[in-house]
Amino acid sequence: MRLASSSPPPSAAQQGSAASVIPALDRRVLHEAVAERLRELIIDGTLAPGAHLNERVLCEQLRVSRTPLREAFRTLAAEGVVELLPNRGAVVASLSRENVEHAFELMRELEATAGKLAARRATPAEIESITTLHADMSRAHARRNLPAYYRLNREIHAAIVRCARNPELQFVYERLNARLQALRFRSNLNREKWDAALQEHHDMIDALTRRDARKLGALLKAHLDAKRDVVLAQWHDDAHEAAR
Amino acid sequence: MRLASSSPPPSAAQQGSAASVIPALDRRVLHEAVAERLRELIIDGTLAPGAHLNERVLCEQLRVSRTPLREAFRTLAAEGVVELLPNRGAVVASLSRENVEHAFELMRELEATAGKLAARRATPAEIESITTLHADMSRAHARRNLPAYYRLNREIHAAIVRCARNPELQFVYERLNARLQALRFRSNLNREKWDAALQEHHDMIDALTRRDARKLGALLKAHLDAKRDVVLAQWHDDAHEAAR
DNA sequence: AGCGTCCTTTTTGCATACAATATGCGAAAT
DNA sequence: ATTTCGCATATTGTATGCAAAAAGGACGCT
Repeated sequence: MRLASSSPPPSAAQQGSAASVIPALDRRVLHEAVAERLRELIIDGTLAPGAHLNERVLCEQLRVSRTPLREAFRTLAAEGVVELLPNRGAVVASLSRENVEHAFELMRELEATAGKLAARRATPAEIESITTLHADMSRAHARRNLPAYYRLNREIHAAIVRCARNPELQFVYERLNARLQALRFRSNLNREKWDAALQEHHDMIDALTRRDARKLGALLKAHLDAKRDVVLAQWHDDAHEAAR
Repeated sequence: MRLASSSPPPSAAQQGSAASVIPALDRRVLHEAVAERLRELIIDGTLAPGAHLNERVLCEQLRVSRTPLREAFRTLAAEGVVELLPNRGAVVASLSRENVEHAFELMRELEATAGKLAARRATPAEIESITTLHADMSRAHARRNLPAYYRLNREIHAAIVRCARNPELQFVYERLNARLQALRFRSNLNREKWDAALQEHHDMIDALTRRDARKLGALLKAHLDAKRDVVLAQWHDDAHEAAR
């Protein structure tokens, strides 16, 4: 799982020929585990954007010393998940409206690129797997199960990116996606938009099956633009409550 | 300088209104300085790909203790510049031929996207500035001044990306570019290819001036593909010498 | 000679101690 | 009353110590 998805950077890697059929038992190091845990806490909102990360407090909560914690901070900072203020510690990165617009502007191109490549490179098994995911998502939609819908939605997009068979692209995508996830723009979504999104996904699966790279790319761009609009619209609503 | 270009992640920023006409003297922290220095050493080839980074040795050479050095390692690892092997330290990331292909596959899309956006957003002053850079580059080409040519080449591409006015895009571009620079594929370049590259740049400037987004994007893709071919061809040559 | 084991040396991972910097509060001065 | 200064406290930055893991090598075995 982690081997394919969140592997470190997509660089070097194995130059040794085969050598490891064995999953290379993933021997964690503390600072990685800490970074992962913090990512979760940030993405699920426990650590809200702008929140100050006090080293001593987090050390006690995570039961680790400051060294691995601080190393994790550096990792997360390079990922853009937190921001380091010299001599003043780390804060959870907060996205301004402009940041979100920029992120989507990049994301639409990344996903479109992934889609084009995936249409050419996906194996039949992968396409089938994605089709299954889509069927599951349709059911979640029918049952108005929003959490399940969002989870499957993410899985489908991630699967498409994986099918592009480009670790560099995947790396950048996951990075950016992680930051956007922190927004948790998964609350409200009106019926109309939801139905439209499902239809868009349907078309995407269709294009993928027909291996129509151009079409899939275009659909993904449109899909992401729609998503952006939903997010920004909700942003407007949130503005009041999160005044300041 | 660092504020606009290599600022950490392109997230949050300054919320204080005006307040500072004064440039807020940039107070470095050691681990950042170390990370920067290591980046230089890696990009300029002093630390070759695959080289093992011994903590104790580097500590002595950089005159810092292990803590900031290790923090710098984490930063660089998240950037993909080095790779961390649990319990075995850090090594300079080495790009395989496949890595390079993947990197260019992403880079062509990033630059094309940047070009499209730049054609819409660049100010007349910026376009003029790029035109000037291009004129300088033409002169360097005429004089067969390869180092100057490469420098100006990089500057032009960087300028185009800046004109896209998308910090996220710029961030990803710079990151990927830094890693590719480490290849130093700037040695040989035959006359024919060189002339062709110059012509491509000329066309690009033209498209930018006419603000033809589509055209500029397409030109950049073609340009990057050509660049990729040059790099990969050279790769083939290097294969013997760098046997191992 | 080849190979495996045990032991020594080296190197990394984590914790903690110390130093530098920032923050908050109260007193003094204007 | 407001501002400024100074001190106490808290927090971050850096260095070092200790333990665990890996690398290297000598020795004995087959």
